[in-house]
Amino acid sequence: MDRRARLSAPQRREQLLAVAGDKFATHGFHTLSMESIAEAAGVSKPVLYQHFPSKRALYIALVDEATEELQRRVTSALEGTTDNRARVRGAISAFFEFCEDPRFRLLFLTADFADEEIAQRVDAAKQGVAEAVAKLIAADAGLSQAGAELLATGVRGLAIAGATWWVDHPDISADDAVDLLARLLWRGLGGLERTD
Amino acid sequence: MDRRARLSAPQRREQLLAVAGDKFATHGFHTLSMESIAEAAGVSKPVLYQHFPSKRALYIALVDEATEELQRRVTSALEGTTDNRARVRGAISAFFEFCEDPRFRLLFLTADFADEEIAQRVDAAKQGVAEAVAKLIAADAGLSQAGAELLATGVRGLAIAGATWWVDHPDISADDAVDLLARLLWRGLGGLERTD
DNA sequence: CTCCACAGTTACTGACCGGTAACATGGACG
DNA sequence: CGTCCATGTTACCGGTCAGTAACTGTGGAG
Repeated sequence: MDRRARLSAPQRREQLLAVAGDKFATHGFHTLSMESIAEAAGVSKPVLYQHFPSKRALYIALVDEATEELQRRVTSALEGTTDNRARVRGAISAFFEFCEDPRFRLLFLTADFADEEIAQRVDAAKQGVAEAVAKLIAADAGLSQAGAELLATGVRGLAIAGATWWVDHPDISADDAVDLLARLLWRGLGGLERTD
Repeated sequence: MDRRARLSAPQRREQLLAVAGDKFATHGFHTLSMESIAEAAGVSKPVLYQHFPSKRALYIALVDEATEELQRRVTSALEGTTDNRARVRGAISAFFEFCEDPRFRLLFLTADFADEEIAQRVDAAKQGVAEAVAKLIAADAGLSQAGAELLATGVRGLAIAGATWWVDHPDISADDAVDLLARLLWRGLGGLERTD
């Protein structure tokens, strides 16, 4: 993208969102200055403020965008089939695909949980995913709402941790990794034990 | 603790660590000023700098303390028995107990992953736990080192997510929650399905 | 009693950063 | 070809905060 070009307001807004998303994803909220974002976008600071009223607003816009994207991917994975085993695999796979996206880092790695509002939004996103999973679990196993939510939250945590690990340790293929995790979730660790 | 008391250097150091740990756990790294820590400890700022060369150093000392504590709890849970099913339950239970500790928040909620050094230390801690679990998995199921580590990481993620959820939603007892998660890990989701 | 080592304080600085006011410019359109 | 407005810039402010220099007082050892 040409850094010297004069862009229309919507174009500039999109570009700023993209650049800021990348930067925030790697540097986090506090470590990154508005100046740096502007510089990375080839533009001066006030331009940022023409499109976003504050640093927080910009950041939250990005978080919201990220949560929507995640929500979309996971729900579409869950709705793609009615076979629960396939759903587990699909959902895990969705996380593995999403973790290539800078927005994954934004949500799950560098998000600033010390900030109340940000923490709430990110939590809401995680909660949303967990609830979608919880519904299926509750429907299929005779569990309480709370129990199903707990398990769903655990599943979500496993998926995130697995995907995050895989990003830094691509020792095995994504497919194999997804298979392993899905098998663990479906059959349990007990199923892995050697039956000498 | 009397705020006006003059303390010996080691005592003061311990107190400062405790106070700073609490504060950092709730406010995070960037949101918390050295001034506030000093104030909370009933002392002036330079006293902090008599005991810790910088804010980062103080924070990292706390992170290291937290990782050691976690490591201790998990390994002791794993070594307490040779029955793998009991080990799973014990490890999960260890996380649930640890999550009452402010240091849990420090490590898993408000840790600043944007900071390279901090991220590395926290990751090392998580890695350490995962490796302990991985060893057991690898020994018991015919998996590659990488595969075992991936699964262990997933298990760790599930435990953290479950414990974190439970802190904010104590809708069910800790025992029940641990049981549910342990059962999920051992038997898998498949085992939960209704067999109509 | 005296001295001094160590716990503690006040008051400062230099840097950074979020946010803004005032000014510059380029291009679309009459 | 000139006008006009949205796009963009320079230069600044006010506040916060990590870190420091220089000073104070207190209690225990000799």
